[in-house]
Amino acid sequence: MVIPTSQCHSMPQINCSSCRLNMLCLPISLELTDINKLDEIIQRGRPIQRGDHVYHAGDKFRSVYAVRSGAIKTVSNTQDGQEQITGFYLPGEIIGMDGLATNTHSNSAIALETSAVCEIPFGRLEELSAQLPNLQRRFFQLMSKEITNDQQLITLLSKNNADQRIASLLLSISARNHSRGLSAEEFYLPMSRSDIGNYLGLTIETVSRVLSRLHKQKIITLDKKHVLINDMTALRNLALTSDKP
Amino acid sequence: MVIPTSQCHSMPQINCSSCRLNMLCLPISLELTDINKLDEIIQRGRPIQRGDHVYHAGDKFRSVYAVRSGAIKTVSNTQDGQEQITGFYLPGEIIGMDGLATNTHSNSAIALETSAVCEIPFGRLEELSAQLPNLQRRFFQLMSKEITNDQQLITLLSKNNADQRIASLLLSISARNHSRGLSAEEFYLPMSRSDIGNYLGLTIETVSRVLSRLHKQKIITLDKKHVLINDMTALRNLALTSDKP
DNA sequence: CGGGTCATTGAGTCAGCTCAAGGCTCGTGG
DNA sequence: CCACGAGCCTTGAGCTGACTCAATGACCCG
Repeated sequence: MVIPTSQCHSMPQINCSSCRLNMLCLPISLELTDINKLDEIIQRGRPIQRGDHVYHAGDKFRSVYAVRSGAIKTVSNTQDGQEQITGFYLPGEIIGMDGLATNTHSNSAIALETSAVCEIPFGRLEELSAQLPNLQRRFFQLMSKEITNDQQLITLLSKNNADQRIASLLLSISARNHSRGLSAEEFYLPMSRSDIGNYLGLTIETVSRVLSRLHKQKIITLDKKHVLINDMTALRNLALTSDKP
Repeated sequence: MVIPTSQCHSMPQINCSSCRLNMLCLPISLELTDINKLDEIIQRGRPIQRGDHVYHAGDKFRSVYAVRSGAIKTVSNTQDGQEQITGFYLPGEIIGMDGLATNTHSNSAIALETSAVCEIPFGRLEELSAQLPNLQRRFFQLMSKEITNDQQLITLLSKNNADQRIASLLLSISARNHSRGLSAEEFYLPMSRSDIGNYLGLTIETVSRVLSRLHKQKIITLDKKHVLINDMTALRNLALTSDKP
């Protein structure tokens, strides 16, 4: 019933070369000796609790962070005091790249559940990047991935209705879990309904109604935050703009 | 009446150190000798006409491009055949960074009017970046800026109504014109109503109605694509979420 | 002058919002 | 052990801002 979550936030002594996420994370395409060089600059902190900040909007930019376990949301504050969740980040994904442009974080990063992150001091990463072309390329790629992700969200918000938005989010989490070796069909949503609504530009009531409807239609089975995708094909079709066939 | 546009697309022989955009573009924070090194790798093409592509979605990623004159839109195609405009780019701004993640452009870049771009082969830029820390930093910053821009658009689409979206777009173009030494109050919109609607997640009718209303309220004076901002303060207030004061 | 593209304006519809009520769960304290 | 309050979620009912559909106008180019 309960899907066991990774225990690695209790093992701060782990290093990149033995981390089971290293095929997703920053070290991709690095040689072992280069991974070890990267390892030396990475600082592994103690677990952070639900609601704790990894960094605050306005903080001086010093580091980027790899999520090692748990789940993190990034939140940007608009000038008029609203909060917009700009992303949910799962193990192996990198946060903090928003801080480079102005040397100050424009977002806050907040743990959705007990989590652990690897801190990567950016100054050291820059130096190492200049020496290791593969690392430089890899980091450019990660930033580019961030851009294309954001653009997909823009499209979702601009063109898609509530059903499509929710279906797309479920499919995204499913696919990312799958790439980490977990089930694509069964998982826990680490965020609240309110977080989902904020992220997708919907009210909490609409999120709740859509999820209830998907459950009634037997496309998913939903119990609180536990999701079981019964009909992946139907969910994928729902995520597409169902105009002309 | 007619605001003269830059003529530099007819002067391909110009180089970075003499380009009047060099305080906005890639060369910021480079020494003169380093600018000259950058200059050597940049290829300046002939003018491109309205509707022409700088690159197509699916093209192999080879270069990024600095807009030298005119205006460019970037368009991403969703799997189900829809088009989403993800940005409008004015002189001094960089396009093409979407291609890094997968080595293939995920967007198309299309000229909104007669334009010129500087092509910057990415392989050469990477090599040079490894040698020039300031250039590496500058390029990271540009990508980070792209991310924060996209996140602002996400917030706009997620939280703001039609009036706020239109007002924000007008203010953004105004500010970017101003930073290029042009008028903040008076400018031409390089894109169609349909492009505006696509970008902002609105129908063309709504765009037209909102612009007409702003004109009737004397906040702007609108004649086709020519915009005169009469009351910058009112426009700024409109762009803010006008909930609790 | 005709045909095409782009923009404006009006009228009616509807998806998602607001407002409101109530349920479930968990922790705290009597 | 149960009562109670605080969060979080669900569900219903009615409203509204933006959409759809439709007609018309303005401009450009051959």
